[in-house]
This record gives sequence, structure tokens and C-alpha cells, in this order.
Amino acid sequence: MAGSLRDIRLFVAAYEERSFTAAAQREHATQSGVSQHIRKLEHGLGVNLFSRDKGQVAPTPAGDSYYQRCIDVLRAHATATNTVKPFAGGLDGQIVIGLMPTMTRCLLAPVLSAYAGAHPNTVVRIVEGYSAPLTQQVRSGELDFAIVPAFAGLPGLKSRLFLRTPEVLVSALDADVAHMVPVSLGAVRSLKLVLPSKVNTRRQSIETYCGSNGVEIARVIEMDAMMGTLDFVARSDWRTILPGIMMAVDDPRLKVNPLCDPPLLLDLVLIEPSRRPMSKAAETILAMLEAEAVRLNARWDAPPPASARLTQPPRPPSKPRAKTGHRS
Amino acid sequence: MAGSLRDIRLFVAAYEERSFTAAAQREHATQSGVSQHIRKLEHGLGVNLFSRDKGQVAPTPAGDSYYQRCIDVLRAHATATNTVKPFAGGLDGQIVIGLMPTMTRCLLAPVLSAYAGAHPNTVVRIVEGYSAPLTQQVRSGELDFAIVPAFAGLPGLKSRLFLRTPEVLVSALDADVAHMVPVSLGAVRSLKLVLPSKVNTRRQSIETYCGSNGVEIARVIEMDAMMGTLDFVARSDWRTILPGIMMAVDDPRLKVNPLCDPPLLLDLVLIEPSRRPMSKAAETILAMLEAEAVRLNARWDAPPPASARLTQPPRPPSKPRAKTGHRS
DNA sequence: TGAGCCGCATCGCATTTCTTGATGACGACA
DNA sequence: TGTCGTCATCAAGAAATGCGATGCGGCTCA
Repeated sequence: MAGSLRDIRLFVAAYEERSFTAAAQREHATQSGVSQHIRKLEHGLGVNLFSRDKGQVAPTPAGDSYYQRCIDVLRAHATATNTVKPFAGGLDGQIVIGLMPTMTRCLLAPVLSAYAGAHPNTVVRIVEGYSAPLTQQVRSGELDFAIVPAFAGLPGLKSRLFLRTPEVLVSALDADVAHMVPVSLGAVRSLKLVLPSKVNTRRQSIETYCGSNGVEIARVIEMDAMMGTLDFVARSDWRTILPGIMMAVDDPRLKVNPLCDPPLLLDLVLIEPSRRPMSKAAETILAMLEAEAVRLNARWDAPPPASARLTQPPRPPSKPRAKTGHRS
Repeated sequence: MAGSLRDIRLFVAAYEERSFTAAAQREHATQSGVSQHIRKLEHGLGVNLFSRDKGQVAPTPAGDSYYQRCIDVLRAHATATNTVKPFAGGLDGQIVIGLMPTMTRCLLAPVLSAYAGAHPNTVVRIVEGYSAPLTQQVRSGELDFAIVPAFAGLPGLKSRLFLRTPEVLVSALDADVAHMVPVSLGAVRSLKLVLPSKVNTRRQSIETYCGSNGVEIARVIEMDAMMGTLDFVARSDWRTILPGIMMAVDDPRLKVNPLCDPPLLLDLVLIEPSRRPMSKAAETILAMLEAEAVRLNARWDAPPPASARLTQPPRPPSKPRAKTGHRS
């Protein structure tokens, strides 16, 4: 096929300058080179592009037509080159992360947009799921890493503590507790709880906690749907117990109360395949996830200051308000 | 600047095949070559186009974007290449031809369209003018050749007979002569003639002819405008004398009669600069001009056959007719 | 788990292509 | 007529391209 980009550039220069010599200067080449390139082009196309009469080069009709199209080629090429510029400078590759719904509610969005902005050349894929399938997928290498509740280590997995977050009681707005004030579960009468099913690691901890601390559960509904659980709690007098990191951002429909006497803590661990080191990109987004998690989780570190209630009393009387920032 | 066309082709192949090896086969290259080209491309752009994890190549977001634009580049290039295909095979260059209005009326159009069709890569320029300036321009090399009335040769000009054509009397439709029938000028009473000015070579011949053959010219108007002359003759009882080759195609507004007793002949000569040979393209179009001239001029070779009047009696009564083909 | 396979990266070398400077032909200008 | 400017051509060196061989990592199958 006729015509490298260099040929075309030199031809365009010669066409515009109406002179091989001038074209050579413009393109930092020699007159000889221009002449040869154009001859090659003409030979390849089977058409003369210039008529070289009288010591002047004048484009032939073919040259005129070809020039128009060559402009298109060069513009397309420049466009192509520019297109990738925004991707330069950052990390690249493909990251597949497994997260539980717990993590995706508050943590994911800010981290994802920050990472995608800084490293646009990375393909980030989030797989939402519960601990068992996520663990399996990390083992098989489908996931670069996942964050799951702590569990006894498995062969092929490398794990470490990612975050320790308190479990919190979540109720509808009309519950008779103040938002963010620590509560003792044992003090709640006729406790109706929406809990994850028994396959969920946390269900075990919660039941153990209740048993050890004399908490009496009046009724239980099993639900493994996070969005559904929140919605149901918001519209009923049922409550649920969720990891604090998940409720780090207030939901205007819900009240949240850390458990006390004693607190119930959830350990989330990072798991990755032990056979290979994490990619730079995965390490980077993990660090960002961790930093954001710590930042959000700080809400639960201290007993709620007096300002907590003031900052975000979800609808103190009962009139609806415009939604404002819910950060602590 | 990053990216030769070969780079881009190999990248596109690799992108589409999702495999360097397959791309290499498709582009008749080796896997090694593909790998190197793409590395060069990535280095030049400063961006990774593929992530090479797990023995598979997967395009990065930058690769996706770049691919879209590369398609444009390749299509533009193919378009450019195709654009010049119709120009291939014929002659090229630039031809500048000087012709008198005499020649441009009937002769030029068919030759020009035939030549332009067969040799689209030639720039043909027609300069219309009278013999003196044309001759001058041939001498200076502005014109490749010109066709002018015969004259005494000039230094720097090479000339030869191009065509011998009879002069013909041209009258309006209501003149009392039959179209195409030879007439003797001496037999025309009160002859009112539109003639070219004295700078025109033909004026001399016509006056000599009239003097030698006892033709009495009642009145003369000088006009060097061919189109104007024809229009004026068509709308008046004035007549004119024109070269037969010019009237080889009938004008429905006019009657034409070759001069007889004796005929008046006009010799047209081809002139070209003597210092350099004519270009191939000029020779070609000249040959076509000559062939067409001979063909058209054949109308005057024989006395008008009986069919002549039948073939084209310009408006026998006086009702206007739809314009039809006027060839003899 | 280990052998074999497949895919990409890298290396050194052969080849092609590109580039250059010198030279020649042609026309323009004075 | 000689000088200048332009393009074409040539030969030689420089640069790139392309290729086969080899290495590395992951996958698959026994």
C-alpha cells in the first residue's frame, strides 16, 4: 500500500509550499529527500501528483484531490494522538475488586472518582458480593483483592486487617432514641431485627453478642439484601444492625446508634491471592480505600460529642428539610 | 511525532484480534514485530495501550480511545488512496492552448470532454484570443500551442497547416437563400457585411477576395466579437463571412452558405514554440483537435447533397421548433 | 505437581528504508 | 552568456524495520 505518514507530510508540505526545497526546510528534511518521497508516493499511487514543468512544481488534478484527503489523514492522526494525552501519566492496567454491599454504600464513590480522575488509564471493575463468593474469586485470581469480614485464613490467600468498625443499630426516624447516641441493645424492648441469613459471617457474631449480653430479640426477619433492609427499616418499626463504616454517611430516613455495653466490633480484612504481588494500580486504589475507610470510620472512634446531635439530627421535630451534607 | 501508519495498522490489528500473534499473521508480520511496534507506539504516546496481564492482552481505556481514532486515520488514508485512482493511467501535466473564437465554437467542446475523460490528470487551460496575442504567447512559451490563421513564419515559432476550411456566408433565417447551398457573393445585392477589424488577418483575405471577384459590399460594420456578430446577424439583414469550421454545427437562428465562384479558403496553422518539443499531453489533445476538425470540416468537402437541406432546414416555415441535434 | 504449550518481551543480526551531500539538467533572470 | 534557483539522480552512511531465537510467565492436562 502506498504512502507512509512521512510521505504524506512531505507531500502536503510540498503542495502547500509549491516547492520541494521549501517543503524540505519546513519538514526538517532535504530537498533530495522530499523529491524521493514524492516520487515514491507517485509511483505507489500510479499517478503524478505534481507536474514539474518550467522549474516549478504545480499540482496535477490528482495532486489537488489527494491533498484534500491527506489533510484529513493528518488531522485524523493528530486527533488520535491527542485523544490519548489525557490518559498519560497515571497508572494503568486492570483492577478487579470484590466488595460487600457494606463497603460500597459510603466508601466506594469518593475513592472511585478520585482514582478514576488520577489514573484514567486503569480499568476498574467492582464486584459486589458477600464474603464467600468473593473469597472464592480472590482465590481463583478473578479478583485482585477483596475486603471481607475476618475469617480463619485459607490456603492461597494472604490477608490482613483492613478496618475495625463498630456495629451500629439502625432504626427508623420515629424510634425513641436520639441519633448517634450509643445504646445498649439490652435496654431495647421488643427488639425486632432484620438480620442477614446464617451464611453471613456477621449473623454469627451478632447472635453470639446477643446471647452473651442478655439481649432479647423479639422477632427476626432474614434478609440478605442491603438496600432492601435499609428501606424496610426506614418504613417500619423493625431495626437492623449494620457495620458502622456502612452508616458513616447519614441516611435522612434513618437513625443510627452505636452499640455499647459492650460495643460489638466487626473486623474487615483485606484478602489477596498469595501467589502473586498486587499490581501497583491495585495497591494504589487499596491505599485510597483504606484512607477513606479510616476517615469515615473516625466518626465512631470517640463517644458522640455534643455537636453530633446538632450536626445531623435527622428531622428533629417532623417537618421535612432539604437534604444537606451528611458528613460528620 | 508518534505513530507511523504501519504502527497504527499493527495496533488496530492487535486491538481487534486481542492478540499480538494473531495480529502478526493478519498483517503478514511476526509476533516480535508487532510487539516492538506497539511498544514504540506506547512509548511515543506516553501511554500504555494494552495491559498484558495473565498472558492476555486487553486494551486500556487509552487503547480503546486510540483505536477509535486510528480507524478514522486508516479510513482517511484509504479514502485518500482511492481518490487518486480515477486519475491513474492517463497523461498528465499542464496544457495551455490558444484558440480563436472561430475554433472554440464547435470544435472545443467535444474534444475537451473526450480528453478530460480519458486523461483526467491533465490541467487543460484554453486561452481564447485573436491571432496576434496568441502568437505572442506561443513565442513566450505561455502557450503550448495555438491555432491561428496562416501567416508568414516568425522566428521562434514552428508552424504547419492545421486545417483548410472554406469561408461561408452567414445570414439570418429570413434571407432569401437556401441553407447550405453554395452562393456567389457577387450575386448578392446590397451586401451588408459585419467584418472583423483590420488587425484581423482574415479581414485582409476577405477584402482581397471581394476585390478580385467583383463583389460589391454595400455597407460594413467592424466587429471583433464573435458571439456579438452571430447574434447581430441573426436579428438583422446584415450578414457576415466566417470560417466553415466555425459553422460546422448549425445555429437554428442562422443560414449558412459556402462561397463559390470561386471558394474562399482559410488556412489555419498550428504554431508551437520551436525551442522545445510539445509534451505528450499536448500532442494528444492536438491530435484529437485535428481529428475533430477534419471530421467537422468534412461537411464542406463535397457540394451539399440533396439531403443537406432535408437534414437541417433551419425552420422551413417560421414556427419555432424544439432544438434538436444539429449535426449534418 | 511437573511437562508441555501458548503468548508476549527481549536480544542480536540481516535487511530494508531513510537521509544526506554531491552532482547534473533545465529554465529564469540579468 | 553566466549565474542562480529548482528539481532529479546517485552513492554511501545512518537509522529503522523485520526476523528468528530465546526467555519468562501463565495455563492446561496428565
